[in-house]
Amino acid sequence: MATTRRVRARRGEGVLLREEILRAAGELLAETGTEDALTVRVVAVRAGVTTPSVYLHFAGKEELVEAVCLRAWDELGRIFAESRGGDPFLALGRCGRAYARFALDHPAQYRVLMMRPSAGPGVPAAASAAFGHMVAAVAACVRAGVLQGDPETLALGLWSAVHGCVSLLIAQPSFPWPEDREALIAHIVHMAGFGAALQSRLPRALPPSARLAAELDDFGVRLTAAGEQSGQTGQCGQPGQTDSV
Amino acid sequence: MATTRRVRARRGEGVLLREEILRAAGELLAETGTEDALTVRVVAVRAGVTTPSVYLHFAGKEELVEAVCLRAWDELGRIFAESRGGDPFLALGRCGRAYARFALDHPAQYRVLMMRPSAGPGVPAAASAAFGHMVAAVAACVRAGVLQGDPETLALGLWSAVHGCVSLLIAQPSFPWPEDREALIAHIVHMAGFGAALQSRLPRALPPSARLAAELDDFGVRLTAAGEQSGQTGQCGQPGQTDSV
DNA sequence: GACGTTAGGTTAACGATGTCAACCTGACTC
DNA sequence: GAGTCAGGTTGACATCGTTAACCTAACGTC
Repeated sequence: MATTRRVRARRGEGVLLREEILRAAGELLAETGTEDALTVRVVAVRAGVTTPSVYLHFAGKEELVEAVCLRAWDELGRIFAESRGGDPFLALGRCGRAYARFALDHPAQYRVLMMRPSAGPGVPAAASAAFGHMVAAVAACVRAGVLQGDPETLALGLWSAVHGCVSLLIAQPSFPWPEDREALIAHIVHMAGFGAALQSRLPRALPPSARLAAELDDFGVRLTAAGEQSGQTGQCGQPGQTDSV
Repeated sequence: MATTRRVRARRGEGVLLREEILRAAGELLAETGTEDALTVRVVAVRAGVTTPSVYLHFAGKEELVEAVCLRAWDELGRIFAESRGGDPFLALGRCGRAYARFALDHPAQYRVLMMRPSAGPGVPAAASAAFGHMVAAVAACVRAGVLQGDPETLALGLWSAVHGCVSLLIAQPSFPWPEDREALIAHIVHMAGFGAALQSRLPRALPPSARLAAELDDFGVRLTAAGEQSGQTGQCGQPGQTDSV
């Protein structure tokens, strides 16, 4: 297909082609915005090489796509590093919003690495990196006493909330989202952070529904309807709790 | 491929084949667990018909797959209906957990409809149905005074949290999840519900960091480190708030 | 400088997939 | 019984991921 053959790399420099393939695939992904456009043939042509040559450097298409998308993850590490510092709770919020911005800035890569069945049996690098950063930010809050409980469990909650929001934004672009996405994300980060901060302070010994009632009573918050008498705490519920249903 | 031709349906009963194709595809999806196994040819053979016949009833593969997966969504409506009733905040929690259970019970269908770029320009039916149920449960809480604010915005937060958790569970099965998934989901529903309940009660007029500080002060919660003096409220942060970074 | 070795590619082909144009045919209408 | 058309089939096309077999220029060796 190519008019001229590729000038063969010198011995030991075959890795150069790998780099060139990754660059070509990355460009293609950026231009088209979807991984479906990443066919082995097109990538090969773009790298100035024949199709089977791709298999000299990647075991298969899946590995190629994964490698391409993983490149964006370096940026995530940098972003999280920049978000650290200062008040740990504020930093946690910055990390959450930065994570969301990162995902929305690289929707195709995020979709490939986080929203598709992971191929290999090992823990996927992208997910464990993202989660690792989250845990670090949460652990700082725990050390500071802002959050209480297992950092990993807390981080899973925050990660779920932020990932849920951006993954819906990415996968459902035609959903009637509010215009201000930034505000939506801030809202959700706020909700998650606030929920985590207060949830962990519930006295675990109490039965859950009583727990929430007592806690909110301490907080001066009524969970009953505005017009009802507020002396009854038994009618207050807690959404995370398994009850009759 | 089939040894005998299909007995042709009577006039006006061509829809019977559509139903048969959907059934065959549904079985295949249930057996294999992945939509990649849903090839037009295999579905056709299984329905006892030749490949192009599928195109008499579905515009393309995408439409077929979507139709198959949408069948599970009827169950979601039923599940949400069962979760209603009683204390609205408790019901909201039941809905969240039921939603998560539904997603984990139909991972392939959930992945296809919620974790892939939606094809058509119209609002995808699956997402709007799921969100609609969420909004209904939240709106009941708002009417009861348990939650405050825009039901749709609040529902987006809860939906994000639950969807985020289950979509990660589905897409990253090799991640080191805690053994008790049910507990994880309950934790996240709890976090989201608690966060939404308290977040909406923050006096919006105050600048956010002062808001959180004042609110938590009312609640008797210290966001500073355990060892620090607690008179200073200015050092408290709020994760959803945009600040210097 | 000739030689064998081998890394770095190419050529040609396979099987599977989604999709379509053209054709067939039996059920129904009149 | 002729005509029509819904309900399907035949056969084929382009494209995809992947592989086997082959070629050849670069290098170490003598």
